[in-house]
Amino acid sequence: MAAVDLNSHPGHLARRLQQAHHLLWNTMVSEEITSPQFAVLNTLVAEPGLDQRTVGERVGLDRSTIAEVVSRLIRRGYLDKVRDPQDGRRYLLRLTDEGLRAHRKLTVRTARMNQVFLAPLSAEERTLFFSLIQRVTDAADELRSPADDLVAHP
Amino acid sequence: MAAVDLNSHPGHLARRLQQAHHLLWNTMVSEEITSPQFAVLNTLVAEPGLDQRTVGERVGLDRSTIAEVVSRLIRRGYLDKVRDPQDGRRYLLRLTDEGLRAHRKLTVRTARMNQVFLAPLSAEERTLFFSLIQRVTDAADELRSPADDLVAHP
DNA sequence: CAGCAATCGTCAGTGCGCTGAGTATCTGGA
DNA sequence: TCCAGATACTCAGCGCACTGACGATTGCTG
Repeated sequence: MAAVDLNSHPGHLARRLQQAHHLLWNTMVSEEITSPQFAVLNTLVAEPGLDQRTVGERVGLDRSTIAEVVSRLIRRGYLDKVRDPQDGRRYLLRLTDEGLRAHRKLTVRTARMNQVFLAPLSAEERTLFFSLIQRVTDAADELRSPADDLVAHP
Repeated sequence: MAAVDLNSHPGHLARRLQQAHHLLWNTMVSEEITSPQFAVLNTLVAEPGLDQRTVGERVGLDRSTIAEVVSRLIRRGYLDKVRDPQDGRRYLLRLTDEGLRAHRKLTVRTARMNQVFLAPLSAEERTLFFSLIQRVTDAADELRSPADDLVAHP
C-alpha cells in the first residue's frame, strides 16, 4: 500500500552498486586481497611510512576498521608496522617487497575490472558518474564537520 | 610512484557513498532500524506473506544475510515468521502492527533524508545519478547470471 | 615542571555481506 | 513408489564498518 520504490533511494542504490562491484572484484581481481586492502596498499605506495590513522583518513576508514585491515595485511606479509621513534603513540606503516609486488599486480587487474564495470557508460557518462557521486559524498561529509577550515583560530 | 588515484575507482567511490549515507541515516532517520532493515519492511508492506528467500531477492540480500536481518527484525517485534503449510521448506514473513507503524514513521524520515542527501544535485542531475548507478549495477548483475530469461528450456 | 587535555591505538559490541557445507523438505521421473 | 536432484533454510568462517570505552603517550599551560 504505502510501500516506497527503493530504486529512488540513493542508499539502497549505493549498497547494490557496492555488491555488484564486490562480485566483479572477486572474479576479476583477487579473492585474497579486498578492495579496501588494495586502497591501503595504494596509499602506502604513494606515501610510504605514513601512520595508521592518516592512512585510514586517506582511504576513508575509521580508526577501528583501519586497524583490522592493517592487521590482516601484516598477517599476510604485505605490510610492516613500527612504532614512531618521534611519537610513541603512532605506528608507521610500510610496504614489504611482497606488498609492492601485490600492488603492481592488482593495479593492472583493477584497471581491467574498471573497464568492464563501466562498460555500459560512455566516456562523458563516466565523468558524470564520478563527479555526481563525489559531489554527493563530499557534501554529506561536510555535514559532519561543518567548515573545519574556517575554524583555524578557535 | 606507481600509485593510482582512488577517485577514478568506482568501487572506492561506491564505498564512500555508502559511508556518507550511513552517517546521514543514523542522524536523520534511525539508530535502531538500519537501511537494509527498512528495505525488508518496505518489501513486506508491498507484498505481505512473502517467503524469506524472495524478500532477500527483492532487496538484494543473499540467503545468509537476509536470515540475520530477519532474525533481528523478529527479535524487535517488527516481523512474524511462520512455516508455509503448503511447503515445509519455506518461512512466510509478515509485518506486525509495530512493524507497520515503524515503516510509516521511517518512510517520512527517509524522504526527508534523501532530500538532504541529494541536495547538491539539481533535478536533472538526480535523475542522471539514479540511472547511471542503476545501469552499471544491472550490467554487473547480468555478468553473474548471463541471460537467464533465454534459458527457459534447458 | 606538574598536571591535564588532546591524540593514537586497542578492545568489545553490533550489524551488513559473502561463500561453502550441512539438514530438511519437496518434486519429478524411472 | 521410491529415489535423485532441486530448493529453503541454518551454521561456521571471513571480512568490512561504526560507536563507545579504555590505556598509553604526548604536549601545552599554568
